[in-house]
Amino acid sequence: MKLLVLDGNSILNRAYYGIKTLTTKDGYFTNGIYGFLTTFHKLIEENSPDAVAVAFDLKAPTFRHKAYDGYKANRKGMPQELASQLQPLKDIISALGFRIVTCEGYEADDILGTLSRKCSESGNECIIATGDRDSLQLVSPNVTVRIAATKFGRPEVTVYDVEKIKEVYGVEPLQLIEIKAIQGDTSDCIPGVPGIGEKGAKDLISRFGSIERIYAELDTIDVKPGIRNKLAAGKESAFLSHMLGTICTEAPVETDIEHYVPGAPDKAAAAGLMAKYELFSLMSKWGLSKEDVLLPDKDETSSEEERIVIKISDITDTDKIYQELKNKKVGFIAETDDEQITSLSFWNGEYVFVSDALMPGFPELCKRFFEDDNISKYTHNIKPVFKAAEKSGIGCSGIVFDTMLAAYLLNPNSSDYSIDRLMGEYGIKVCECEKETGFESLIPLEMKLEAEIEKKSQTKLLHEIELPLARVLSGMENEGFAVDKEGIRRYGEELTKDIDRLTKEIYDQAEGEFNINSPKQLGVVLFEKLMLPKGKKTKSGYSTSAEVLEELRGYHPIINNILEYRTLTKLRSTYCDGLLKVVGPDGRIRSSFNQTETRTGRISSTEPNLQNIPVRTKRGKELRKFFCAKEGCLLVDADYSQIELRVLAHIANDKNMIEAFSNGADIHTSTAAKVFGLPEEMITPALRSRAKAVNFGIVYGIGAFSLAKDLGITRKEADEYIKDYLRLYSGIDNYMKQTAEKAKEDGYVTTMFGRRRYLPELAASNRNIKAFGERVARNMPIQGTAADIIKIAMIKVCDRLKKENMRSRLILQVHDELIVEAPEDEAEKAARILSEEMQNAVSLSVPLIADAGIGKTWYEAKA
DNA sequence: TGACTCACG
DNA sequence: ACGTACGTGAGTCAG
Repeated sequence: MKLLVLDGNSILNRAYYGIKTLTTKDGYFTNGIYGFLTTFHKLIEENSPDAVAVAFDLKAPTFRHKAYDGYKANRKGMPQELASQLQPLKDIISALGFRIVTCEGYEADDILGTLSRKCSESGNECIIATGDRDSLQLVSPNVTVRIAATKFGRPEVTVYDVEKIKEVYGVEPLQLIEIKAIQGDTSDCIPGVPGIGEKGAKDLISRFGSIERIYAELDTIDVKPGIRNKLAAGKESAFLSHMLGTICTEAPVETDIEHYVPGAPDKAAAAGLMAKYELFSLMSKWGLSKEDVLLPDKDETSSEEERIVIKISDITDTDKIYQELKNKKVGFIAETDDEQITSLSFWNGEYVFVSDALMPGFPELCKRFFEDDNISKYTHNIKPVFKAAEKSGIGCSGIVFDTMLAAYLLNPNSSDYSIDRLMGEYGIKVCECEKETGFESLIPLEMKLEAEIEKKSQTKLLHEIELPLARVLSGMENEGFAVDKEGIRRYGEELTKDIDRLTKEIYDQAEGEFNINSPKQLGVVLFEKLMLPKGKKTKSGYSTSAEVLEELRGYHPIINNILEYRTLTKLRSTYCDGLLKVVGPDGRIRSSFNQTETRTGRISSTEPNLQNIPVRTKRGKELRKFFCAKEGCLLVDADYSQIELRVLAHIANDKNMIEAFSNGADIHTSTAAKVFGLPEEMITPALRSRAKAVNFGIVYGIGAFSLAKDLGITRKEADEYIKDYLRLYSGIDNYMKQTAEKAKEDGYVTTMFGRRRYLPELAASNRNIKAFGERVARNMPIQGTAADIIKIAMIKVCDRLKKENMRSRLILQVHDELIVEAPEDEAEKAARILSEEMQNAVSLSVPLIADAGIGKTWYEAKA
């Protein structure tokens, strides 16, 4: 028989340190589990053992005796992120049918020693798998050791048998103990003989075989006097080390190999655990699938079999179908090509209906289905349906749930809200008959998510904000934003002229040509060729960021040119070329507005990103002249004034800040006056901008270091600013403290409207990660509440435009700014509506201010 | 693909 | 002793 014995702790460690990225989407650490199971699987595949034992230390060591490389930097024991993976891993191993072996008072090593000795004695083969080399002493004719490492996320195994050890170390396996007794092992707290290292120890043992013999013949053996003296002085230590370095082979554990023959896996449990820890890629490796996540009950299976799939083409009378749908809750999946709906399946709790655009009467069926308010519909990802419906001129009402939006609200940390993922995450089983129809298990998923949303008090957030917002966004995506293509092209040509001139100058100044776009090459030119003082470095070399270059302005005229070159090439490639690529045939740009992307509740914009069109520099801002209203229309643009600080004043209930806003004060001037103890008239622009930086910093969760850097003052001064600020705004001080505390208790933070963000970072042992979690805890409720508010405003603006029968349309949102395209004769009214609805979106203890501007272009309209 | 840089709120 | 403000998306280089 062949027994495979694993050192669980050691392999888990190697896996943990060998996989750099967290393999989870939500910030929970599973890299160790993942790495372990990958390595484990490889070991089983390669060795096909008859029996398997996985040994673990009984408790996570808080003080180490035995070596795990990863602990070297961390004497205190396992980091929490690793320790938390231990139990889940053991659960999965057990569920897969393997034996876990632990032993009070003994370490995993000792279990390996005991089992391998027993195998040897009984003539069985033993394969030891571990991450560290201590176990090499156990190698014998029947026992091999596989050193398992995880490199670049992949398992790597090195095999050691007796020959290999002789080849590498020049000694018999057991003599490795002798070498260690002399050499010692600092990471293992084994002293050895002070003064003799690896080379000396190897030499001594290969010549004399054991410390026993060395000390017995110490006076006569042929060694240098220095070595002899050291050996003499370290005799006691050598024998102690020998004892410490010898792995016990007498641990009281079950040694009958039969005991370790794997049992049948509990597939449901194993798949359930892997799904819970989102290790989907491992499932197939271990012969599991999503179907195993929950085994259906017998009677459930029979009811599934009875479920009837009806192809719509089977039915000639759509009225009959309608009778099956009205006043019921119906789940549907619609495929679209962004122009129209191409297929539609739905389920009324009894029958599954399947249809597609090729069937006669399909448009009528869609129209009847989607326009009927009496059918309560739910689906996964409603936005494309809204888009397609609007384009094909059919209404879309009675949408009561969206599993994608719900899942986002339940946990915005995820980056994947596919149905597949969610089913795994929420433990929903797919049944065959549903698979066929493309439904998967939307229905039970919806029920589960609805209950979760209710439990977390996010029902209003979903129904009154996200769902209506999806319709607003679909409208914005359909509308698009008109641009002056020719204008952008001309602008790009001008940039090119200047870029060419700068390129020549830079080559002259650098006395040679190189790729200015390559930070690597640029670094070489600046810091090695021109010998400019090096600033910050990055992982892979010198930093050439604008921040660093800014410091070097005075040193060499090339710096100015490089900075300008950077600015201009950025404008050309990202904006001119980038935007021209995505202009539609009708001269409009259609961005995607993603509703489930950000962790704070903001929306994001992609392909192209219209939320980062330049504005801060004069030349960049010019671009906005090419974003224009279509013929006969004007743009109306309104943005919130200081929405985040107003939100902060409200939720922190800070008396001073509320008062400042209520009096219509300029908040930065007012802050400056308070912090610097001067009357407002005395506040210079410089003082105001300092106060502004502090206000910003507060919103971001501030640190004195960063504020100091930002303002170019000392850390101590920055610290004083912050202290003064928090003394003046004591409500904010309290809020910040309370929020951080509450976040630690709950593990998450929320906005005014119940949006949540979980903060696994707060449980991290790494202080930087933890500090980051604390800043996020302070910032997210502010940024997130502001996001909630503008979402409400967007819905209200659209409702109002519709109610007033206007032809004006919302076309863009940039976090605190909304843009409406309005027919010329509606523009004034649209402007009034826009700022009114924005200001009245919610009622806070401070006024919300939104000023609107009107113009032919974005450049002109921005107030 | 990841690192770097930089555009926006 | 160490690293440093929150949230995004896109283009480029280089392995």
